[in-house]
Amino acid sequence: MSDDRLSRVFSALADPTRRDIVARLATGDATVNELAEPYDVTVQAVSKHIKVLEDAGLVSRSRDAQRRPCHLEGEVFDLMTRWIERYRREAEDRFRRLDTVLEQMADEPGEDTPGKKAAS
Amino acid sequence: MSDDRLSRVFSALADPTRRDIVARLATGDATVNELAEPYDVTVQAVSKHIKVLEDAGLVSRSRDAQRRPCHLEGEVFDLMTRWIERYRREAEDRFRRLDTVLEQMADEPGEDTPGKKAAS
DNA sequence: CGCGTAATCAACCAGTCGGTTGAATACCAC
DNA sequence: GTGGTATTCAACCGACTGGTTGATTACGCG
Repeated sequence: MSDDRLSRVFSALADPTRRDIVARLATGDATVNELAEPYDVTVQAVSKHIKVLEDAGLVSRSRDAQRRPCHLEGEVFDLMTRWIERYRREAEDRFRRLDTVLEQMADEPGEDTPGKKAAS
Repeated sequence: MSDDRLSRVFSALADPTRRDIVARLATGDATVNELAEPYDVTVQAVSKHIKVLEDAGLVSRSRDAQRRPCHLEGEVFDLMTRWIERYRREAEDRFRRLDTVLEQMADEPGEDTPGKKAAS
């Protein structure tokens, strides 16, 4: 299943530096050195970050001499969106249902009628 | 900013067990023991998972005697969706632009468009 | 060929993470 | 109060993570 894949994607995006890299790759491809430039960490650390993004399927790389330009793979976003939308919708539907239930329960007086039972 | 918040949310959802908990909470509120029942880990471990989800703002809890029912907070999903959609759109736009650029760049004698040149 | 550049590999370190066990807290019922 | 139930706290453990430094590979260029 794509369960493990989803874990890798969410895990990859849990790091602010990696999210920032994704944000910058959204504006265009870039090499490891270019990506590493703004941060005050070593280029090796950034290389590791990119590897994580690559393993998650968020980034692909081609070859240009000794350079390995990184490219953002937008397709993976769909995987996340599908997962999120699914449960968001369920939660919202449930919330809406709860609203009507609460309205129907409006005949009950007081806070929550602690000792009361057999409400029907 | 909500940068740290986004990190917590993605980090929380990086764990399959926690995603499963979210999935089950989407169908209705539940107590810690109820949530822990399907897994073969201790209830303490599940309690920790729920705390992570709570710190990420994905879950809220009320009180019912000694029970602390968990409730899924759908609002946080919007935060994720906004982030994702933003960069997905950028990536897609860029992809579309790249298409046209490649067509305009047809004077380059690369692999694609082998015989074509001087299109303008 | 040797030099500089781009990137990775390897080993290491401190800190976090998911899990455990055991004790403690909070609450209801008798 | 005593007992049972629901949950958390505390300490600990092995594995993973993000970072470092140092060496290595893979190029292109004179």
